Formats: sequence, C-alpha cells, structure tokens
Amino acid sequence: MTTDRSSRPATLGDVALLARVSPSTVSNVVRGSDVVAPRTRRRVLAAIEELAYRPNALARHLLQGRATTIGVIARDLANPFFAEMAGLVEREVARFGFAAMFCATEGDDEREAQAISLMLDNRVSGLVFLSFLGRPLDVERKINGQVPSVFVAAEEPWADSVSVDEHRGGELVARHLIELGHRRLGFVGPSHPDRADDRRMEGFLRAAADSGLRPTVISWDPPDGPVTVRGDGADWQTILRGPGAATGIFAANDFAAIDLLDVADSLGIEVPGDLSIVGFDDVDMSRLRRINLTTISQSREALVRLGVEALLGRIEGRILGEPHVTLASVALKVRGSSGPPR
Amino acid sequence: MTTDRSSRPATLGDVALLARVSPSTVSNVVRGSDVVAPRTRRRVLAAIEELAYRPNALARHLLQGRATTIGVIARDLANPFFAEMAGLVEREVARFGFAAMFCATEGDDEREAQAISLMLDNRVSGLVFLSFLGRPLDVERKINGQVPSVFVAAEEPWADSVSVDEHRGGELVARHLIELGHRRLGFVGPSHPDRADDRRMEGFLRAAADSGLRPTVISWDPPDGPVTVRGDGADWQTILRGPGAATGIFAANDFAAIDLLDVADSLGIEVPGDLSIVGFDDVDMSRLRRINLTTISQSREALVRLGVEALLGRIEGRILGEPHVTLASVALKVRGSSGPPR
DNA sequence: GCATGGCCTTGCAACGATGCAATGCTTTCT
DNA sequence: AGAAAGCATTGCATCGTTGCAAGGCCATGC
Repeated sequence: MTTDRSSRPATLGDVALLARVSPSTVSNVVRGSDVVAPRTRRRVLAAIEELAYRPNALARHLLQGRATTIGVIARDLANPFFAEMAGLVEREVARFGFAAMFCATEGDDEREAQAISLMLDNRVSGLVFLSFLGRPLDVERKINGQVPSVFVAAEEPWADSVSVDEHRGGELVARHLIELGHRRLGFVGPSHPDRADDRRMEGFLRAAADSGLRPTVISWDPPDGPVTVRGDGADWQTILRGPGAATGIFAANDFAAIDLLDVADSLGIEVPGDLSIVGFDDVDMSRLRRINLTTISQSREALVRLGVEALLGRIEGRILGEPHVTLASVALKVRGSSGPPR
Repeated sequence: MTTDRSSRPATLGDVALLARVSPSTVSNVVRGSDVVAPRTRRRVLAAIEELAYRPNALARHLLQGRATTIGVIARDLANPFFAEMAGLVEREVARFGFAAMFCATEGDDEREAQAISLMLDNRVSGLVFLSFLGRPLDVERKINGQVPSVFVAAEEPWADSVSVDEHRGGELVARHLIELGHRRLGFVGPSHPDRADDRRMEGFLRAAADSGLRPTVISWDPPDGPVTVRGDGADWQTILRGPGAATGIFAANDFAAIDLLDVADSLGIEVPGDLSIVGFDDVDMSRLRRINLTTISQSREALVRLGVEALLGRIEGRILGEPHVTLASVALKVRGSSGPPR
C-alpha cells in the first residue's frame, strides 16, 4: 500500500513469499507465461504491486548470456550531427526494449578501445558505430565477431554499414558549381583513405575532371579533436586568395563549410559573390538565414532506422551471411551560399 | 596463441581449467589480490591471455547488487548544449570506471518514465539528469531514494544539483541592455515555474524593475519537442513591431536567441541596429561571425565535473545528508548582436 | 475405488563471478 | 622428529532469475 522504504529492492523471492507461491510461479507471471491460473496470477500481481517489484535485469541478462543493451560509439558528441543520431539510435532501439550505452571517443583510440571493452564486458547485444573508427583493424580484432556491429554514416568492410552515396554527393556538388559557371574549384576536408570524406572528394574530383577541371585540394589528417577547418595560413592563401583562388569550394562536411564561411567573413571575402561554398550533411543550423548553406542533405532518421534494422536483424539471427552495405540517397539542397561567380 | 574462434566467451572456469588452478585463484588474480604466489599468477595471466578472457560484468554486478554504470537522462540530444554535456558526463564517469547509459526523452514523459525504469532495472549506480524533468514528482516517487541522482543545469529540491546562478545571469543581461541605453526591453523563452528559464527571467525583470522598466514578456509552455522560438504571429507583432516594440530582447537560451535572430532577419529587422538580442548558454555556434551572439556563458565542463563529483560522492557514501545545490558562476560575453538603440 | 489424464505448481540446477572460511602444504623451530 | 606457524590455494554459499522436469491435486471415467 504505502511506498516501501526498505533499502533493498524487492526480489522474486520476496514476492513469492508474500503471494504464498513459489519463485517459479512469480517468474511465470512476470514473463507472461500462460500456464498460471487466473486467481494465482491475480494474487501474484497484487504482491508485485505492493512491493513495487521490478525484475533485476542483471540477473536475467546473466542467465541469458546477453544484455538487452546496445552500445553506441560516436567519435564526437559535440558535433550535433552525431549527437542527434545518437539520440535517434537510442529512441529506435528503445522501441524494441533495448537500453543504450554510449561513449564519445573524441578521436582518442585509447578511449575507444576501453569503451569497446567495457561494452563487451557488459555483454551488449550489438554495437552501433557513428562515423568512422580510429584504428579499424584493432577494433575488428577486438570485437572478433563476438557482437553484431553496424556502421552508420560510415563503412567498414568487416561489418554491416548504412551510409549515403558519398561519391554521388560529391558529383552533385561539382555539377552544381560547374553549372553555375565556376571554373576554379576547390575542396577542403579531412582525408581518410577509404572513408566517407575521401569518397565525397573523389566524386567531386571525378565530375570536375569530366568537365576538364582540376580543383585545388586542401586536406588534413583526421583530427584528434572535433572536426573543424582551421588549417594553417599558407594553405588558405592558395585556395582563397591570389590569381588562382577558387571561386567555388566544396567542404567535406557542414562544419568545415561553416568554419570556412567564418574564415571567408573574416577575410572580407563575400559569399556567394566572391566565393561559393557547398557543404555536406545538411545539419540543422545550415538552414538558418544567417548561414544559409547550400549542401547535400541526407536523412539522419533514415540512416539510423536502416542501421538499427540491420543490427536487430543480425541479433535475432534473421540476417545471416556476409556484411551488407545499405546506401541511402542524397539530394542537393540549394541555398544562399552558392551562386554564379562574378 | 591464435585468436580463439569459439563462439562462447571464456569464463573464469575455463581459465582455471587451463591454468590448473581453482576459479577462486583466477578471481584473485583478476581482482589484483596480493595473496597469489608470483608463479601461479604468471600461469593464470598466461591462460587469461591465451583465452582472451574478460570478466563478465553482469555476473560481477549481480553479486554486488549494483552495476558500475551511470544513467544519463537528457531532454533533447538534438540540442548541442545537452548533447555535448552528455558526452562530457560519459567522459568524466569513464575516468572512474563507470559505463554510461543514456536516454533522450524528447520531452515525452512516457519515454522518460520508461527510461528511468530501464535504468533502475539495470541497477545503475547513479543518475544524471540534464535539464529539467517532465513530471518531477512522479520521477521522485519512482526513484524513491533508490539511486543517487544529480541534476545538472537544472534544480530539483529532492536531489543534488549543479547549476549556474541563473538569476544573476538575467540581471547581467538587463544591466547590459540598460547601459547601452535601451528602455523598451523584452523577454522571450519557455516558462517553467521554479525552473531555470523562469529564474533567468526573474533576474532580468528584477534588474529592469530597479531601473523602472517593465519588459514585454513572451513565454510559452514547455515544448514537447526541441526548444525553439517559432511562436505565433500575434505575439511577435507586439514585441518586434509597432510603436511599443522592444529594442533589446533577452532570449532564455541561445537557441531561442538564434531563432529570434532568424525571425528578425526574415522581417528585415536589423540586429543590432533596430534590435539587440542577448542569449544564454554560449553554445559553440554563437561565436560564429555570422551569428556573433552576445550571451551569458557558463562552463559546461565545470557543470559536468561538479555534477559527477557530487554524484560519485553520494555513490561512495562520502557525501551524506540533505540535497545540496552547487552554483557555478556566469559571465556576460559581449558580441555583435547587442549595441545601443538607434 | 482406483487408475488416468489434465492442469498448475514447484524443485533444482544452472548463469559467472565473489569472498570468506577452511584446507593443504611447506618451512622452521625446538 | 614432531608440532606450530605461515602462506597459498580451494570449497562453498551466494546474488536474482530462468526453464525444465518432476510433482501434486482434482475431477472424471470405468
């Protein structure tokens, strides 16, 4: 009746005692088995109510060898693109009764390794990786097929992945800029062999080459911290200033693009008058009038939904066999940061 | 030697068998007890290595009655302010060996209740709430003193909390605008009795009243979704247009401020010429030249650090007694969105 | 009146780790 | 040589739940 102030939470046994049945019967009621007689069930339910009993997930999971928990590993939660996706993953898996553990690695391989261990130790049922990994091979070795994994907005050959057609996105950007009349193109972004950013770049360069253009490229090693532009001065000079300066630049992601916008502003370069900028991701803030960034949009909801679907399929054994890559579509969203060159 | 491809992860018993000792001895080695003889320890360590043994956290936690896991409950991970803090909480608790579970409630009380149950069922050692709750009383009843809890960037009377001096922040904004020469002030923001936003407003109104001013107030009920401005047209007319229109507006948080900026842009109202806008939080994007928002800054790192410190203190029993409120300091950061009225 | 069957209910052995109490094995001292 | 002491190792009960096999009980049928 009154809330029980006893320190220890009630157990199956406590309920059984109060309802004058065996623990097994209580267990049957809790799990909704249909073998329990109605009047017994009612008595047990009353006892459960009275003691505010809740099953101990740890015990259940121990017995079943797996926790109904999904691990989410993101590189950088300070980046709203991934933060929002992390939230979406949690929402999506919660629909199927899974809890979500998470870790933001901030590009630190050490932390990432620890996080994976921690999650494996807790016997998570599956892992969702948002964005790419530090040392993918180490991670593969560590996970060693023990737990179904899926990469969202990234790809690794050894696991399922859901990503957008990065290559095509890059192409769309190049075509857009070329159609506007730009001839001197540029690319800025981090460089990760075989990963998303590089594919965006490849698509961009390929389409440019088809029109006989060779964009200037500024790329940098994957940062240890959050992804920003802030390269050194020399590079910026070649791409932003001087006779050969680009008039249309593709930034590998919206944050790089927005930072670039900031740099352009500080140098007195007008956008889109002097310089057109196109990003990739279509993060929330890109639609603000003050930013108004032309960009490639990808549906974070769709990515996450597809990713979780694939993961649960593996967990439940519905999906078997080789890793599978799901591609979601991309679309160019023209806003105010791109226009014809002067 | 070679990686073991067996499906089942190795257990204490497997290691014991291989090392020809008892499970207890393996346990002693794993837990770093000093009673084990060096040569035995070496043999056990070799076996652990060979089988790639990792202790099953579920079993350990079951025995100890508590998981070394912290639950993080945020209202809205799409809001970078909270998303970043969630990441910081995870980083901070990881330093003490805790894993982090999370849930983004998106303002849905139902989801929040479920999330709390899920975390209690998993026997988390503590809960961190980022921002306020849906129905605080229900939550209190639910948690019922079972688990130490701390509110970060929010306050609830029944638990420890770490927040900034919201009232003083509001004051600073009012003084700033008044010093610039503004006489027609306004406030926009969500209204939650006894919570952060209202305290910001109170501080603002109080300081304004001290100068004989009575700002226009537009507030709205706590949204179910993300926090944005997007009120209806009528309200905006009174505060943004007409003879009594405000020339200096305080928005309860940076997102509201940035949205307001967007509205002002769309109406052709110049900032800061026609209208000064001041926010609260100092989120990352506020420093962008394109946004350049005058705002009240609070250190998210400091808030999280203090919050986790308090929580761990409770968990370890170092801190006892009544709930404690820790206040962190705030500072006005003057940028380009505020200036003297025309 | 006793066996048969059908429902419910219950005992019991796991799951993988922990920690105490108890054991075994040396070694040393008298 | 025998006993005491000391150190290293091990048995065992436990944590809260699950699921199977076995048991109890009642009513029915012959």
